[in-house]
Amino acid sequence: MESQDLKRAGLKATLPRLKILKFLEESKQRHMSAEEVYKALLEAGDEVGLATIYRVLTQFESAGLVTRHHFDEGHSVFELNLGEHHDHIVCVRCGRVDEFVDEIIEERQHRIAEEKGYEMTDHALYIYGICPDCRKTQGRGPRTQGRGKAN
Amino acid sequence: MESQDLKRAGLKATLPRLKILKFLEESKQRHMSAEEVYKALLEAGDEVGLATIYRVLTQFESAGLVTRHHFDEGHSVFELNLGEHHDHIVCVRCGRVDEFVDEIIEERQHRIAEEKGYEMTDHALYIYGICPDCRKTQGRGPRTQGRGKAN
DNA sequence: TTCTAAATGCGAAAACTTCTCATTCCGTTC
DNA sequence: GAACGGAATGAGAAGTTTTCGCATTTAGAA
Repeated sequence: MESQDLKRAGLKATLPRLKILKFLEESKQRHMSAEEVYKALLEAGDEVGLATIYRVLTQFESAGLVTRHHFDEGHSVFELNLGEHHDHIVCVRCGRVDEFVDEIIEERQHRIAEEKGYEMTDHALYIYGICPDCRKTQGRGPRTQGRGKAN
Repeated sequence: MESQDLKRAGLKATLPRLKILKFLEESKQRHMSAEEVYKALLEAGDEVGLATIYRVLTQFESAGLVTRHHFDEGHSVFELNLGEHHDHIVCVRCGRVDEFVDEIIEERQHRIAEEKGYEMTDHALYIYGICPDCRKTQGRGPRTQGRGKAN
């Protein structure tokens, strides 16, 4: 009964919220756009308005249940928080996303914020590259759509 | 004569492109949205269509003259490339942006990409926090608009 | 100066996200 | 378990940011 999860997060356990949370938990994809959640629920016969999806995901974010990411795509993707923090490495060819944690980087970030006089609240680290599969398939991968990003 | 810069980048030296490049070079702000460039040029009497701004900035990006960033704001900001790579620390209160370079983090990133089998093409690291000025002014900073971001 | 491909401007439109407000639902009270 | 009140939802309108289409203009070569 995950309505408890919602209550604990300070949210009323409504049907749409339960459906969305359940979907995020059961989906094999970790990173979903609002649109993707919408379509997936539609197909599953659970119709939830797109505006509601956006509202709920934003609430989930405020409640700490999910994290919103801005990869290089122009729209937000959401990820269920499972406790452990991690960063992402994203394939610029096919969109595949892998995760990693690096204590040394974490530590350096805190130090840098401190040196600059900032009170660090958060951070985002994305590495972009070509994933192992796409490197084999030199002739350009499935979801061709890559743009650089650095500095 | 920066038309040479454009030629060198493989771009025809048109008036709009020259104006935009000149503006980016002379602006004290390093990170500008398309809209901001548009308005600034307007005020300076150099009218350039917004669509052109977007087109030109995208071309500049492809040519390696500028870098496009997606901070936590929902729109892109562009930064003139001055050679040296760096990452950013962004104030979630007032929007201030500071820059830093950390060799250790750079090195770890390459190592991680390698371990994961990726061919690294790029990366983006943003630290979010509250800048020294906003920490003093506890009662909420100027451009209040903050959202977390992590994982 | 003339010519041609490329670039621009403008408005329309697409993509993503938020807002408005009437209707419905949750959860508490009786 | 029916009634109530405030919160949540749905649907569409509207807001933002960005791209597109096409007629017109421009850069640069002849």
